[in-house]
Amino acid sequence: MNAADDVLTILRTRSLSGVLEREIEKAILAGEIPAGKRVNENLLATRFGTSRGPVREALRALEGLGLVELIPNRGVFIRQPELEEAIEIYDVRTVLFGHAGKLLAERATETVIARLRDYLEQMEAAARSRDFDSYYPLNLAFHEFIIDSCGNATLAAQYRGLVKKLHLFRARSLVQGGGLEVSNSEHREMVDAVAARDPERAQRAHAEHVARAKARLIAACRKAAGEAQPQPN
Amino acid sequence: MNAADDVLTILRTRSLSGVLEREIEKAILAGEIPAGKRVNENLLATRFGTSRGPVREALRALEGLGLVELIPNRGVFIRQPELEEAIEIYDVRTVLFGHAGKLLAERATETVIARLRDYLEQMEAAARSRDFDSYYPLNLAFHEFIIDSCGNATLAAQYRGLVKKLHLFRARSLVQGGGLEVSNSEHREMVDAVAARDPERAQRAHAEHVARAKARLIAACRKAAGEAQPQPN
DNA sequence: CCGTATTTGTCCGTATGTATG
DNA sequence: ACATACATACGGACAAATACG
Repeated sequence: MNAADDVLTILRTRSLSGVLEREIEKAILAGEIPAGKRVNENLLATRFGTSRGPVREALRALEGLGLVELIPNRGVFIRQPELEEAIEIYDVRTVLFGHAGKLLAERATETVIARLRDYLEQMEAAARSRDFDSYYPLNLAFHEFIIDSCGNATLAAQYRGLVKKLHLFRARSLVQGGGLEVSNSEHREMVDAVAARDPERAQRAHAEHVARAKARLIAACRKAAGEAQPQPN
Repeated sequence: MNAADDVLTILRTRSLSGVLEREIEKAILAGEIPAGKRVNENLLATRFGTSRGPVREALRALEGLGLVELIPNRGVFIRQPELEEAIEIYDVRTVLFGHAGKLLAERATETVIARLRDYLEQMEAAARSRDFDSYYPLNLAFHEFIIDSCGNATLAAQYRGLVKKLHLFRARSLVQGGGLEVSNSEHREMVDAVAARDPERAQRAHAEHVARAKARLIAACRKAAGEAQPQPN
């Protein structure tokens, strides 16, 4: 069973271009294509068993998502954000996530709050037993749930786009959480603020949670740069 | 001189798909294609004197910008946000513009501040002489300048995308400014806060400026709905 | 600096699916 | 409900530009 068969199976539901868009996006985010390098249209077409038309359309769509860059007569290149852009993205994420927290405090139903608490307990359990493998997806789902529950689909879409772009940042791996306990205490403050129906406090808690991740990233990069090339500047 | 010649003239610089993307976007935002209706690929292709390939690629890109919606085997439709989505967009715009104001207060050079004051004076002059025709583009340029000067290109790109989507909202015309004097007093507070290097105050001023536009839009829509179809709900 | 090979950009033909009488 | 007309979806081929030797 190869990739081409997979695509043919899923077809009938979506247009071929749509399937390719998701598949190529997956391949890019999985790092199958070396970041910064050019992607070959013919290679992708043969890999998925289609012609180049749908591939080109999919790549055009991915350009809109900011995952690739199209240079005329040169080809498409996987975008690779520099530290500066990563900081920019974190900044925007901060305000968006903060606003999501505010909205949540204003409009979350009791069911939503209960589920937030549930996530929190599961994450705390995983943290206690140092079970990082189960903590990471929980953490992801927790943030996804917040964004989806804030009641602003536009905000959610923008936020998701930013997260995808951040995945292309090479030094992303440096900031895989800042300690499970630290992260969890921040999560608890977020949920408490929402449960207390305090929009301002919730906004601050959510924003600072992302801002701290940004700070950790910057610190890690500076440290790595300092160790790698100890040139004063 | 028809559209096809125009395109051929611009060519050589950009790829044909890229040109078509901008041209079609312009046509959509200009309202040449009835909102909500389906766009015909063949028509667009013949109109611009190209084949359907580049047209499809351009439409795919526009889908990513959220201007059109592609339904497989059905065609592409001009997206037409409902009031609910317009409110969502305004909400996100509010936090983004507020953050831009904060960044501006933190990092604007004296040159930037001087230019902000310059815009302000020109707009106040236009307001005094009730010269709406020159006020509107000034107002637009003022906001563009703010977004471009805040030093966060990611934020600027997202903001622009939101503004474009709002152009597709049918009731957009209802909210063409809330009085020149009112708008200008808000502008003055924005610039003063930035000049005072007060990030928090600048954030509040910028955010409230957009939030008031949102409030005016909602009020205008409710009023129009009430007049058109006076059904209690 | 030039020629060749590869890749991108574009066009056209055909099949499949949808809307309409 | 069926047949016809039309639009979209995809594949393949040609031309142009770029990259490499």
